[in-house]
Amino acid sequence: MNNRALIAMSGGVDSSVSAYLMIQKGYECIGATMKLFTNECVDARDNSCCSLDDTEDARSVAYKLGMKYYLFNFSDGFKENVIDRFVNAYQRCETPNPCIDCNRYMKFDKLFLRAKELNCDHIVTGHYAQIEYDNAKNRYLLKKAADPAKDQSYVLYSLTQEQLEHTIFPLGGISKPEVRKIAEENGFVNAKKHDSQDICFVQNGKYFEFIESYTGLTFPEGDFVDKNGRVLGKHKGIIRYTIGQRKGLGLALDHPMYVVKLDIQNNRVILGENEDLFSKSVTARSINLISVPDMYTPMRVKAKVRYRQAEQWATAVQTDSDTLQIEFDEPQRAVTAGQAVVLYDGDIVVGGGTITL
RNA sequence: UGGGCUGUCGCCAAGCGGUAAGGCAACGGACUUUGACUCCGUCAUCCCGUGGGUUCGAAUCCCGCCAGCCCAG
Repeated sequence: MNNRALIAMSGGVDSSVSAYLMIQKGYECIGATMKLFTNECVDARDNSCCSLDDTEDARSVAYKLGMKYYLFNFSDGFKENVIDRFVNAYQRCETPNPCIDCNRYMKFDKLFLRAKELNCDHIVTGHYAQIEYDNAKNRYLLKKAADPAKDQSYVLYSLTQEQLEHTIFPLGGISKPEVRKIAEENGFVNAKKHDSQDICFVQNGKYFEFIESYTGLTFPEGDFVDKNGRVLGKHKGIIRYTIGQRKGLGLALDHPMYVVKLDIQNNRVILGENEDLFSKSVTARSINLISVPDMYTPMRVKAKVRYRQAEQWATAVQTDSDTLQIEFDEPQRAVTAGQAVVLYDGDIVVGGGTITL
């Protein structure tokens, strides 16, 4: 492998410091930002991982580091692989995680191929996770970040052996404060920039408004009902709700209520108590396995069904080429279709998939 | 136009003469490369349907009125 690396630079501190660290290590680095959507389609905004204004920051850092820098227009691919999937999932009453799709289809696919075209054998991102080659297993392993507070291995479970072989995460072994310190020492414009959050292509945080304007569809009001079908009130459109949700229901009962189920057939949202939200089994499709070639023999793992959640003990087994069945030791709250379940063996990501119900 | 009950923040609801609990909702913030959850904070400052009265002092007692509900017609 050559020592040329393509650095995916979002404009944030993390990818900027990643670029710096790669140069320190002696790699020949090229900076690249993916233009993922157009101004006409989506307004630029702050605090997202890849808003249009951020390209200025990325360019600034690349210039400061003396790197070549490219801006790639990937808006077509982003629309097809991330936005459309996102919108379609909501229309099926699932709750998608677009960041995972963006990693899977954009950063480690479209951008990965572009790196190859530029004769770069390595692709680098600012993710907090670690990659290691296991000689015994003859496989590349994806592992949690050294800084547990920032670990992002969850959103990377879809990486294949080939992708892992060519990927470098320079931040996997260091903490966020250290990253900010390096950025400050080097005078990066984004040293104090707020961490990214929210969906990058949705302005003002109201994803349901985005979906309505993007599709031109309207999602009509319907009934909030309890488990017995008793009508409790009116909801404002079924795509605005996800399993386990409490806020925004606008219902003043004597105790809090949560979304327990979405009944797309009847355009109803079923509400219940917190206790009604727990379940032990999870089925996952579109799976990807990393630390093992297959899992037809049940395996004890720790697993999580959402990004910010402590891992929980479970037993997982592969039931066909694209399906995993996970049985948790303890019931889990608000297992939601469309989200990802990721399996861990200690610090090692075993694999994961998309939750289906 | 006979009798009974009720009337406190958007909703529910404590309070029973001593100077307005709490829950829900809402709003703001923290957390967060998804949606949620969670956590923190704010939320009736001459006021408790309304007008009088008693009292040092009332949302709390008394009287009138208004509104709603119920039972009788």
